[in-house]
Amino acid sequence: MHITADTLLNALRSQGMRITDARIQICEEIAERHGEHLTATAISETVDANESTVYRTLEVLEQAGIVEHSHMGHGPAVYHLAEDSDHHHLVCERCGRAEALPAAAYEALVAGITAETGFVPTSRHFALTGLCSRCKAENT
Amino acid sequence: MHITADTLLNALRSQGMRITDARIQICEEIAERHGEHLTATAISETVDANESTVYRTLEVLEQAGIVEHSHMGHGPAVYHLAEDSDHHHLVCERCGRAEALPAAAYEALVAGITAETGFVPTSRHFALTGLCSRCKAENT
DNA sequence: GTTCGTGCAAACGATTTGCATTACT
DNA sequence: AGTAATGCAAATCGTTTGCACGAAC
Repeated sequence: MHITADTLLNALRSQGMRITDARIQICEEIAERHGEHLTATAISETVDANESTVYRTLEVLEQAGIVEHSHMGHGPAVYHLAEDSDHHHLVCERCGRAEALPAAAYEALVAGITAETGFVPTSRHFALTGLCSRCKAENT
Repeated sequence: MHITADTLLNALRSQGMRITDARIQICEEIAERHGEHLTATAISETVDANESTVYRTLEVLEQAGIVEHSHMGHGPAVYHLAEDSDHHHLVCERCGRAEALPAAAYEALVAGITAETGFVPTSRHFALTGLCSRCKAENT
């Protein structure tokens, strides 16, 4: 079952943060659209809260370890639940769409690196740019 | 031997672009400081050219395939010679040291991604954070 | 009642753009 | 001469911040 807005709100509550209308809506939005790449602007357009409030709330949620953000090429930062598995992204340099890096491929990479160098990757998000299959096909 | 400013300028010339004072200085700067991560602002501070000229020139050089840029977290984009960019790094989050990502591991990753998703990674510069073997050992 | 959270507008850093002037070819 | 490149200032985009007001505790 997916994470609910209440889970997020309880996490805030347990950190002594106040529960407000804006935070409720923002948490609902994040919970409902988990797995998506949400920008602060996108959230502020959907919920009844000022953009700066969205930024501040996202910052709070991030400090609480609930959400994370990453910078993908140009454009705004994208936020997602920290618990979502797809922290690793493939970003198309042509159309800008992002897809998840297959978990198997990532695990193989980590295993290979550790075996060869002893280095243990811990990064929770990174992005690899390239051409998605669709743009690749269009690209004569 | 390192690439020279003339090489860069010739590349521009061969694309029908004009050679100007600003471009000469910018190319010299890039050639001299190759291997470094240069921001547009840093370049404009060193050479006698407006910041927007630097951006425009970098854009031209990028379209010519001579330089590339990447976004590292927050902060400005960094530019470097395309030929310098075939580096994938493992950056230790504890000691800050960077080591090279084994080519075999990277190639396996690319192959795995393409096989599973059709996505073709083209980025030749990305970094994975984690713990290096040394810090891992120290880490109780 | 005391903080904390909010909206608003303004400040901000990085980058882009419109336009008149300058200079390469 | 003709057109591309420049400088400058203003515009833009994403994000942060200062401040006075309203709301959660």
